[in-house]
Amino acid sequence: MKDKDLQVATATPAPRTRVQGRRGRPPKSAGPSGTSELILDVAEDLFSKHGLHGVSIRDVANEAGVDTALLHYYFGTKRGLFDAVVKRRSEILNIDRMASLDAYAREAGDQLTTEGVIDAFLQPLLYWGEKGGPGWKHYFALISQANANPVWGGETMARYFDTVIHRLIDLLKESLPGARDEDLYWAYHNLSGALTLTIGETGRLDRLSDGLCRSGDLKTAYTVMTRFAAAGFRAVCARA
Amino acid sequence: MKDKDLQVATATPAPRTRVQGRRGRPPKSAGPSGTSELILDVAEDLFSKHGLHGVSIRDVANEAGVDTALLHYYFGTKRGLFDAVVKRRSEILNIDRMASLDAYAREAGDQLTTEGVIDAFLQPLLYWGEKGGPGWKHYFALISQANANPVWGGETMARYFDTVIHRLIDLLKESLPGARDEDLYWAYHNLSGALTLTIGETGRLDRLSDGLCRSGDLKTAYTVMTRFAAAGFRAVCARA
DNA sequence: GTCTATAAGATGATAGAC
DNA sequence: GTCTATCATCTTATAGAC
Repeated sequence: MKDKDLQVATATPAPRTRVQGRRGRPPKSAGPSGTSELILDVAEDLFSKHGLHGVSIRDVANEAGVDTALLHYYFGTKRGLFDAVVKRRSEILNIDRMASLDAYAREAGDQLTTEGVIDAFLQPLLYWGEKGGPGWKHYFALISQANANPVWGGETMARYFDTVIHRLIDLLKESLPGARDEDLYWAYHNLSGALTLTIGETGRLDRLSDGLCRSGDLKTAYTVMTRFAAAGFRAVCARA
Repeated sequence: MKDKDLQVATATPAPRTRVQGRRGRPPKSAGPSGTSELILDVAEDLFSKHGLHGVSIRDVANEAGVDTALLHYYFGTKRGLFDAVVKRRSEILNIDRMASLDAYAREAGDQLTTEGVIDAFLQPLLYWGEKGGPGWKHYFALISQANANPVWGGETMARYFDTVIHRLIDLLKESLPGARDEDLYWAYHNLSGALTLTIGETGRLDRLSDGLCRSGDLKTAYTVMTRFAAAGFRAVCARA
């Protein structure tokens, strides 16, 4: 890691979701609440760009302006640091997503629509992607790459996200009476792939479309994804 | 890279696609045609599992049963080796995919369907994924991860794959009269994500569905993807 | 909590013999 | 083409001072 393409990750202003507030740590208002949070922000940025093996603890320590020994003091090993980065925001995200799905199910009653369920599932991601600042963008890029990793990606994703995804699939099943479980899972696989690519914001689409579309235009990305996926779910799950 | 989860990548028997034959190197029948091909096979396997930075040239040399100096002799630098791995099969794939799209366009004439175009685009991937052996599976997993990388992924993908994707989008445009370019690109973005996740075969779906669906069931994966994406394209591109 | 110092080993790359 | 030998550097991690 010799690149110098790094602007320090400023902290997230801990906004509330449209669904419910959150607790956890003492709400120290804004800014990295301490050195360990600063280290996490820097590590999150670097890991999201170069992967676990592409970043040394020296890179992180230098960029954070502290010594490597301090990283070991806080997180034990390099892998411990990486795991702490993944864990931090995924806990927030899971609470938000579950709350969003629950709120929609409550409001819609038996009038669930496939679009509505998918929208409720995606809203927290759109929210944090747009309003969470660079830290959340780095986190999403990191998750996007973890999801593509064949060795530890599958296990990591399962550990952190399976619960909320099962809740999603349950609601989708309600919105698609008679759908077979296999079809629901396969259809979700397609949505999951699109979502993974979206949160990565790799700029791939920008280049491909010669600037016509921008990866960073999350509002459009999520609007299109909802429409695309809802039609896809119906088509896949409709077969008698 | 300390893992020992590695079975040596046996070579691909250079099959022909259903669309057209291929040339290139002297068709030395089967097996790694030489030491450099063996090195590429091993590197492909390891890189696909641990990424560029997760594998040392010593790992590759040891697994291939040669000295590290030999890798430098053939490929110059570690990055040169990585690039050679990516390039090798992408050239084959591009020829196949372009030929498949051209053949479909010729056969269908002005009776193009969205399903038909997507199917023609995906067929070569299904073919090599099923019949290409472990080498092709490793290559696909590698591409899947490259596509998720925000630093060099976008550029790498663009360099190797944009031409054939533009051809795909042109044909999709024909099959969807009146579709706006933005909508076509955004819809493709969704298909691209699903495809990326599919070729990765990470086993994520297996765990999520508790064994009901298997990532390695490529026939089903591509069948569902075609149906899902065709409906998605129509829904996204239909808005007046 | 934060630093200095340092151990113990892995890494990419090259020169040169065969 | 393939190997031996080697360099200079970077790596993670720890012990212990402040």
